[in-house]
Amino acid sequence: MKPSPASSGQQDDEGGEKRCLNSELWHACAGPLVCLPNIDTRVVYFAQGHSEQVAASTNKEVEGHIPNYPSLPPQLICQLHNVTMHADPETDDVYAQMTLQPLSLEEQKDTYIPIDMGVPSKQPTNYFCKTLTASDTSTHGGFSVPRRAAEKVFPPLDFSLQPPAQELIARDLHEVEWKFRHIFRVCHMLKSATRNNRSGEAWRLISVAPTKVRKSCGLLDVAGGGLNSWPSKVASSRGRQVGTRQINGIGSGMLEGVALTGGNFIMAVTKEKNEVIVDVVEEKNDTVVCADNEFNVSNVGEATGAVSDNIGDINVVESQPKRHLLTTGWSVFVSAKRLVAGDSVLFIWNENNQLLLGIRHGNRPQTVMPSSFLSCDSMHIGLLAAAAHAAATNSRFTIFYNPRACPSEFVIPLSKYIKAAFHTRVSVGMRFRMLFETEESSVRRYMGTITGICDLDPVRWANSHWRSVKSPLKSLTLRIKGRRASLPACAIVPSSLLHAYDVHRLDVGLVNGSPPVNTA
Amino acid sequence: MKPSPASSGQQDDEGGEKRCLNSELWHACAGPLVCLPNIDTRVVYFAQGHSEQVAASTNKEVEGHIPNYPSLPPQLICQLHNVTMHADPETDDVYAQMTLQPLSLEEQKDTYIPIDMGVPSKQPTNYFCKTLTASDTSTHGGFSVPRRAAEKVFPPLDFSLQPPAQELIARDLHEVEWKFRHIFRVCHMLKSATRNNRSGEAWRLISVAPTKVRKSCGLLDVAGGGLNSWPSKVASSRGRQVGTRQINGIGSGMLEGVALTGGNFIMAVTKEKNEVIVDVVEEKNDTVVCADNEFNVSNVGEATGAVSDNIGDINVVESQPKRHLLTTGWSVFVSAKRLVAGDSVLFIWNENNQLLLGIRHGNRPQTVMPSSFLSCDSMHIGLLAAAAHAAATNSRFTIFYNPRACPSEFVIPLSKYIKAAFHTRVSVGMRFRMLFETEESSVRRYMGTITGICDLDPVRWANSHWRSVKSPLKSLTLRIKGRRASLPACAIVPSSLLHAYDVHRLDVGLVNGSPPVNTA
DNA sequence: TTGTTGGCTTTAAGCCGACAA
DNA sequence: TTGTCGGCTTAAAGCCAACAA
Repeated sequence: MKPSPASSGQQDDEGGEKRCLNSELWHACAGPLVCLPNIDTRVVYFAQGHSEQVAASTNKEVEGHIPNYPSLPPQLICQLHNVTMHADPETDDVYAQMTLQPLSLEEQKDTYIPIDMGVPSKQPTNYFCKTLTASDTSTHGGFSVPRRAAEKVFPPLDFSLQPPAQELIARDLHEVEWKFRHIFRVCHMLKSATRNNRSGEAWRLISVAPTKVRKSCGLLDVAGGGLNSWPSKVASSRGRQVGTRQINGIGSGMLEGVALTGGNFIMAVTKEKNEVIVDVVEEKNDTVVCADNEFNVSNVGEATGAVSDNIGDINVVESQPKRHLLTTGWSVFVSAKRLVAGDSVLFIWNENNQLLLGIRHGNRPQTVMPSSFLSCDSMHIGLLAAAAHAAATNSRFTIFYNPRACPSEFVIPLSKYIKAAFHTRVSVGMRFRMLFETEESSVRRYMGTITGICDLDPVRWANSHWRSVKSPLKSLTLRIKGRRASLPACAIVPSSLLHAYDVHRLDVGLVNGSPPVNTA
Repeated sequence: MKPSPASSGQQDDEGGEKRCLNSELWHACAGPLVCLPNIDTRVVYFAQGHSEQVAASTNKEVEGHIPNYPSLPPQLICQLHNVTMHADPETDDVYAQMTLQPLSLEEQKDTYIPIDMGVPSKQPTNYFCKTLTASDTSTHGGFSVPRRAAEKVFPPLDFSLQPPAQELIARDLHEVEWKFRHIFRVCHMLKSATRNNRSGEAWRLISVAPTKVRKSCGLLDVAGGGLNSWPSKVASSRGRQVGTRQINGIGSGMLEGVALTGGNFIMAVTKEKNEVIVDVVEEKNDTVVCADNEFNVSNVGEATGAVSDNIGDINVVESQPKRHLLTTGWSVFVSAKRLVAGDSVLFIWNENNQLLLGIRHGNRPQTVMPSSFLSCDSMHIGLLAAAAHAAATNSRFTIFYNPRACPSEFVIPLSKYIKAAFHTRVSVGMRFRMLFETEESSVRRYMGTITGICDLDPVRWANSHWRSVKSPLKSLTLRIKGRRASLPACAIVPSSLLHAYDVHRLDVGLVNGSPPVNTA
């Protein structure tokens, strides 16, 4: 089963995919806190933040020799002409392309600024996200679907089928279709059995593997089939010669009247506690017949009965728990996307009854090596020079925003910026609220306190609001989630304003409804 | 067998590998025509060419909005402070990193220019390069080593072994070791046999597959083993019941005195042309015994004899041709490097008796998508602004040169540039010589005629020598090699000077020894 | 409820030889 | 000499069930 690429590598001007990506899926992959500014609105562009993204993407800080660009202010007010969503064809990492045009001073004088906080990240309602386990990503098996997730997101199964199964077709960000076999595994078990004639004997039903039957001459080895702890002398109730935990001549019609096939059962019964009687069991209408004994059976399977269980009606074992699984097709997806344990997958059932499929990479160190043709310094210069040139000429320029690689969003709605930077008296000691994204892509809140307000880089970027608010948030993520650092993302008010320690990405909103507490 | 990465992903400042790559292997991968300028010499940097490389790497031309950089001349004379060789960790594509420092006008006045044509591309003497076939890259088999290549490059095999085999350990550009089983396949054949007693009968030796023996009950099916065109009635010379092209009871000692195992042979002999006598053959000291008949055999294998061959000494078939193969380990390498048919591999046996291994990708369309974090326009601006800033401040800047992605080299020794641009009277009608790289990485010559001399981009780059010489070379590569476009590369005089149509990359040298023919 | 493990089946990978270009 | 293919062997992938957390 191979993926069928619908749009194979078609690329447009700036290297993204030709068609617009599914917005719902894009936002689900980006996370619940990522929001994009609206087209044809005014935004603030932080070149510092853009520089941070390049540094994060290349794993390298600037080394100096960066020219100054006097025409480029720390906050560049722009008209946002276009926003398109993209995904890296190699890694599926989501990113957005924005076309910005710096506003002239005259244009900025147009003080009508509609209240616009950007596109709220519409997380889909009918979806689930699961962090992959070692079992999910190993080649040994498939994908274990959390039960509630499967019932909520996947189409209902026809439970009259044995086993209940269907083919799921899910499309990823690149419109590639992936097919999965979805089954609801039912373990056939001997739920209840009634044994009439004998008593005082332990017994066991052993299912016969088809391969053992096919080797239609020789021995049928039942050692390891559940009889290891039983007496070693084995006999057949029908008088056939039986060896030590081996039954000679099983199959090929050698047991009279019984054609043994795969799926049949061997009944083993202890005889006076030092010998085991073995015989073939026939299954007829929920009844198994073993020699002269009948068992009423529903959901026949391997089962055991203790010595004391053998009189009258016996309820042997409970039915095994059922579960939802993706089997065929899953490993192809895992290897194609190079998923490892710790990465996440998310399934969306959208309003058009389509199944969408996205991935999020875990916090493993990205060994991205994107520039074998342009030096990091040149890239840093390039983004600054491009923005400066655009600012000087009021011409358009294009940037990429990679929400999951970028420490903080660096293009934010103008009204959001004005509200946070000017309409809020930010001061030392003030408490604030943060939003975090947990591993399950839900949102958690956290409270912090502002400890300082100053320029992050007073030399190059004087009077910048970029990360001008400081707060010590030591090992914050450890309190949120025990195992690994979560990836907080953007939300109501730009995290650009906060320079917090020990936290990669977070977001700040002043505490709702409570007046700022100023201890300074 | 897994690769053992010696230096796993260690990266230095600009994203390359930490240690210096093997120069010999780097040059072999780059091709015979690629040469690098020497460290601490003067070079000419063509920003136009650098821009072409970015355009080729991103598959996108600049779209305008590129600022002018008056401080950046078309030819920027620089001191070359450093050249390091690198390889893309994902694709193994080779590239070079250079640190350049523009020279001030005063420094340029130092007219002492040593004759320096750059590092001649020292192609290794003991190496071979092979373009992979479909069989080489399929999972069905290994790598067929051309015989002369194996004899020249690989260590000699011990031909006393059966089969002659050794383990080869080759290091790639990243110092990762790859292990391959190298065998010289010897097909065991019945080369000569003497049959004494019978005559007038066709016969055939059939080797017995171990699996057929292991299924130690049932039938041995010899249909398809070479007897399909023989009479269908089969009998055993020892009187055992024999069916239609099946021998009952073979194995398990059922044929007296003969323990049939894998590797034994069945002798089939026609009897009166409508029946086949089948028996087990014992092998003793180069002699096979079949019933009462003896055959003197060397290199026993499957063989056939016609009816007329049966009297006296028989030379039945010629020995099958032998060949060198890489088996175990090869497919791991192919999948790790994502090689496909059309790509090339090259093996070098260097002076330290080490085996080096490099790859070259074929001409398939590179779907590289390197920029999901910086727009192409910003990259173009970045390279220009970085060079312009360095030119204005006489400070160092860093560039990457990717010889196999780049149309022409854009950093060339100053003396080479001066010789080509000023000491040679280039004129319309002049004939010139070009060097091309063929698929087998050898060099071919081609002659051309100059048809024009003018600026390629008179607006932005006036008075530039970059591609100022024009020549119509229609479908040149088709004449060189029939199947696909070859990848010509650099040589004696910079291809930067030539703007040839229909040719991706080529190189120009004025015809040696012959005076330029000027028809203008 | 679900992560992991063992047993067995099925599929793919991989080695050898054959044959033809 | 070497590219490709069929047959057989070996190794990996993959399905089912068991069991425990």
